Amino acid sequence: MLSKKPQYAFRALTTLARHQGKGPLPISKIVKEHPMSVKFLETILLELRKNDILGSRKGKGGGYFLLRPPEEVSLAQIIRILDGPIAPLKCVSLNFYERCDDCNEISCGLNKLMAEVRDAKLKVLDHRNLRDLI
Amino acid sequence: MLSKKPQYAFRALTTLARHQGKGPLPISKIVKEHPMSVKFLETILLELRKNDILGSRKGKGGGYFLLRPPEEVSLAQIIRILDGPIAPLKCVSLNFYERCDDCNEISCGLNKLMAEVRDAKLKVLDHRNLRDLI
DNA sequence: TTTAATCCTACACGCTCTATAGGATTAACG
DNA sequence: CGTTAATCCTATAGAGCGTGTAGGATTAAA
Repeated sequence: MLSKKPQYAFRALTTLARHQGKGPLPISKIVKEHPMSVKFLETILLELRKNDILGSRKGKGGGYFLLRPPEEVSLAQIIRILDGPIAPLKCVSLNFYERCDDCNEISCGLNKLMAEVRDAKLKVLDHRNLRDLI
Repeated sequence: MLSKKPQYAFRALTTLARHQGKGPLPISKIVKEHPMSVKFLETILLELRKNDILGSRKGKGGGYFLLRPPEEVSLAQIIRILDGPIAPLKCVSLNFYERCDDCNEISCGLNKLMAEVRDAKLKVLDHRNLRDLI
């Protein structure tokens, strides 16, 4: 299950995607369309900015904006930033790999099957993007 | 990410599957093959028994055993029992559905995409079973 | 100078995950 | 019938994480 962070993020990003090219959009405007905690959304958007999904401008008239066109931002990128691994196990994760202490990965059956699950998820999440969300 | 419960469960079930038809297998034997907390595994196997995956026999010579042949026990069944929904969101879950308060499911783009993810996962998890794990 | 925005860091609260504890019950075996 | 070996059951503990909150510091436009 996705946590709240990516869920809220997707709502905000939908709005930002629709507004793309029209300058920065402040949090106050986003929350008007999607009611949620301003402060919580702030930490989420900050995280997305630090990971080069969003840009921002401070001060009056400032706000957030997408750094790339919506079709170049996959759902997988967002989920990885805010929720971590997409794979069901660390030992089959592409971006968060950790060795698993008690299974040998060459012969471990679970390993192989979970890699299949990972690929199945990525087939959707890597190709679907913010444009598809609108 | 899968929690520890299904991970431990899959290890134990692998052993039980290999032992199928040869009578009940006590926890003590399972832990000898897969080192882990006896008491924790006990609660896990109990949960699987209450959900008709395992049978058990008490007393000396007792233990746990699969109620059905390994190829009839899908990974999806185990994960649902021990970890809950396979879908990324409750509002697209087949077995744990809950309405989502702030998106209308007919027009919500995220809803549709997460249903795709759910189906992609199920395509693997519904068809893969304990036999594949061995 | 006022106003409106992001930026930053710390922390609080509750829930869930990961077990652990301690006994009650059951059954085989000599 | 007593010992031994197993499951059964319920409660609870500790840590970590998810979900925010708080309070200001900084920046920039008007």
